Amino acid sequence: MEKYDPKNIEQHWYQTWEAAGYFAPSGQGPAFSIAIPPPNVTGTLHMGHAFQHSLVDAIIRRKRMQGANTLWQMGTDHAGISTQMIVAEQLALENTTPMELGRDGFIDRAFRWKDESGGQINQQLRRMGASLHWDTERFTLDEGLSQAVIEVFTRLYEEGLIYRGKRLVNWDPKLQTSISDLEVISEEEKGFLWHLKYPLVDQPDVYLEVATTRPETMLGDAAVAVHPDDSRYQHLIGATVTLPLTDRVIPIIADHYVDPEFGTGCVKITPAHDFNDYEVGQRHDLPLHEMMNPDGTICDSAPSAYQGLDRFEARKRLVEDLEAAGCLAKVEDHTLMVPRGEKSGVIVEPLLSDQWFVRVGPLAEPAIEAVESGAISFIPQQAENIYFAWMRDLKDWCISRQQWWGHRIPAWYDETGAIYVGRNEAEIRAQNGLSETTVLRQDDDVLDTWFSSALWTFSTLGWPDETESLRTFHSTSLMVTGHDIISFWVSRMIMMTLKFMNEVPFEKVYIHGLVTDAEGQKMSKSKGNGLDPMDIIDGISAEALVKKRTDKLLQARQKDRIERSTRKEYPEGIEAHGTDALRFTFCAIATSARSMRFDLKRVDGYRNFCNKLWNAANFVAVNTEVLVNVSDREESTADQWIRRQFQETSNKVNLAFDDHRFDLAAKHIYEFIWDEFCDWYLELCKPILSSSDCTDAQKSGTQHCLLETLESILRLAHPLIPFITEALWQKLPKNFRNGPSIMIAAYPGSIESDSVSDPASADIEWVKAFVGAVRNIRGEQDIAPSKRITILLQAGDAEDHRRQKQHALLLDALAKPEAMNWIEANVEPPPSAIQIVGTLKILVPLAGLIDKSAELERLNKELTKLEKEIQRVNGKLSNPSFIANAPQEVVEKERAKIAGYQKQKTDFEAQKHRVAAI
RNA sequence: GGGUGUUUAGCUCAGUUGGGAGAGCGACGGCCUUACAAGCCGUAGGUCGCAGGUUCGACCCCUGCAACACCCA
Repeated sequence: MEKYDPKNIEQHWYQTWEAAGYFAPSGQGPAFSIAIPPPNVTGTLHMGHAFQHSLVDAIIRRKRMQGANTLWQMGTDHAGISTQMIVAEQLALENTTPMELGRDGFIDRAFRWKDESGGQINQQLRRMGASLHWDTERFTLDEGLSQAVIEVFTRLYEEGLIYRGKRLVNWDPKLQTSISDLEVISEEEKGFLWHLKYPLVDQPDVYLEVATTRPETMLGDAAVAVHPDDSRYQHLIGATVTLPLTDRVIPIIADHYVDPEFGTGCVKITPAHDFNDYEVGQRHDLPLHEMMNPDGTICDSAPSAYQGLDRFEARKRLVEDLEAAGCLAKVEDHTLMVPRGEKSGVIVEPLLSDQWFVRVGPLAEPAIEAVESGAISFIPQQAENIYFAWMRDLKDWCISRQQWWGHRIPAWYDETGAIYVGRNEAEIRAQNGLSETTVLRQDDDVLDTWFSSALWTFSTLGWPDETESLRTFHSTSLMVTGHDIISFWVSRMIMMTLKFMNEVPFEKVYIHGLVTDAEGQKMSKSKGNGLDPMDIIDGISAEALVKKRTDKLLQARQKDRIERSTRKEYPEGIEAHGTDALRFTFCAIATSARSMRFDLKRVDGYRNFCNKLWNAANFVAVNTEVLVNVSDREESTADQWIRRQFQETSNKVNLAFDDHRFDLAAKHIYEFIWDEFCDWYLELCKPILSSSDCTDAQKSGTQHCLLETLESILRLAHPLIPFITEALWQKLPKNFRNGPSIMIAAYPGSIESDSVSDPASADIEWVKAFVGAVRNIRGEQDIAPSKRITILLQAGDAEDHRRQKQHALLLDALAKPEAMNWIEANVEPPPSAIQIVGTLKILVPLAGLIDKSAELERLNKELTKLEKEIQRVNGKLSNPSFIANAPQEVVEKERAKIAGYQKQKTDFEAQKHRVAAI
């Protein structure tokens, strides 16, 4: 057989599966469905995707093998803002702008870009082995989904759950659109705290000092607020101050929002440009003084000196002028949270504007109920807290965006400004009796991308039509996503789906952690610490990796730093590991923790694991090439043992899957294949297959057990490592596998096994302990594994005698004795190294082999260990309340333990004296 | 400031009703033993963040504190 090379198998098998139609629902069995969190249509696969889809694919493949009617619904998202931005950047390179192209031209252009680049993420998903149902792939802007969006908007409007109004929203001055909270990234930055003096109207020589991180917003101030209980300012509440550099007079108000400990305890209130101040303004009925245009320049209501200035330039000028006017008390260094647009990178402004909103209150109530009642459960359950915290304090959702790429809002205005909402213009004219001569103009804005995402589980299945798919696969079974979008996506899906489907979008939500780099840092382009899953699969040279990480960076300083750290971390680039190793790694690190450090060394380890499996299969193939043909087969003790071990592993893996503990599933599979199947079972098979003392019935039994166990292992591991398992499964003799592909073979189940009577396992455990004892002596004494040694056995019980005799073949192969002889208990053995298994003494006579001092050292080590244990157990047993209160069986166990330890201690001490006497 | 989570071997992490602390990687020593050197065999290494409490008994339950991470203000 050729060497393990993932490249040779992975591509081939995916194509075969897809061509065979295995990804489609079988149409039989209970329905099981998962909707993919739609990736951006123009995007590429990042580590988060790769991680998430590895888990989902494992779930999906297992369910499919278990006979469920399984659908993993594929689809992509139009990603309004980021796509619009990318296309605008492309246009800029061609020295043109979206405005020049016009709305229709721009949308055409965006669709072209989508068609050109849209295939990449799909190809990458295929490389990951994701068994998505491609045939019914959807896109948020396609015809059907757009219909669903319009339907939902119209119905919500008709019920008064969508309204238009002027509110404070997050405004991106560069992209010139409102953006969602999700797209605002607040990070700590160094800045200043300016202390400004506002003189009292009645006593111009007395000042109130306010501290602000944004002095330019003073132009929009409507009040100064103090805490109602702050004794320093009690007498001033209700008085007025003059706003410096302007002729505005503003009141001093009292509000609990103010933190009296912070700064001077006086806060300037700018209701039109700050979310908190807006609420304070609402409470006190303050006017909204707007001082900024949508492009970030100072607007015309400001004093003429500042009109038209950019906001940062205005800040500089204002601070200078305030200082000149004697109104600047001091400037302090201050770190503050600066909100920036995720896509544009510029500082976001809270700005008043006309927007569309969803009134979420009436939708939230049933959505909270659905989780409280258990109709939807979060895994891990703790994640519910994030959901409840968000839902209890829900603000109306701004759904309009001043963009072109997206679902255009189905609202029209006539010349008087009256609003008509409907499914299309014709419907509106008919419903409202508008004549042909009435001019209607459609709203220019599009909907927030999340609006269409909120309908995802049912819009992708054909809603509003009552399709067969919708009936079969909705509610979906499970949603897998990160905790960062519970608020923005999960909650909205729950609200919208309950509203329009009258059922939950999914029964369970599995919330996974964030994949970070080895230092625990979030992977990001600007940090240059990101990894491309494809590079881990295919490998990449150091040069190419550096280029990739630094290519699109603007700052040279960053570039040098990233290049240095990249070359240090990956001096040789990244080796090819294959998809299976990467997928297994993702499963293995998927604990319930909030973040997971991704370490390439883990992938190395699991690549080695795949290689191990490959070679084990090779061993099985070589040793079963010619099957011994007999009518009755005889199973060896090892065969019985490994079947049992497999069954227990299968039980544990199924349990882990049911608990969504992918790390445990991976661990049990890994340990069984490597530690039990490879390290012991294959070794135990060798003597049986090669010995002339073994009968054909025995050889045949072992050959069958080898093939059957391997076949079972492959099925058990398939959901995690689909490619290598299929490749190896296909190489098995046809009568040892069932069906054309492992993908649709039956998944190993859970079987209650009798845990009491298991003589085979007890025997093999004894063999392992025996061999381990001899290996320990060899290791400590530096005796080569290949060197045959004399082994003497002393004491022991009847079982020891039986087992030694019955399993002599195995012991001979693994312990490699020259001779193995029993000596009477009262006979003084020759100077030897000793190990004790239970009551059996295993002795390796010196005969020039043994290093005396090494052996004394080893014995002392054993004795220290024993003494520590004896002391610990004695402490327990000499405690009367332990005897009185602990369960009888625990006390008995401790007593049995100490008896064994004492005996061994005596034996080791005697041995120590013998060796010392040499 | 509020909330959530984390703290176990040098590193990354398991530890499922409280009853003898585990794995992988790394380290050290020895092996080309006919599936695999991407391997095999052996060894070392931990006051389970700190301080209390409950209990016969605490990595595990309770309280407080500290550090770190993320979310929200």
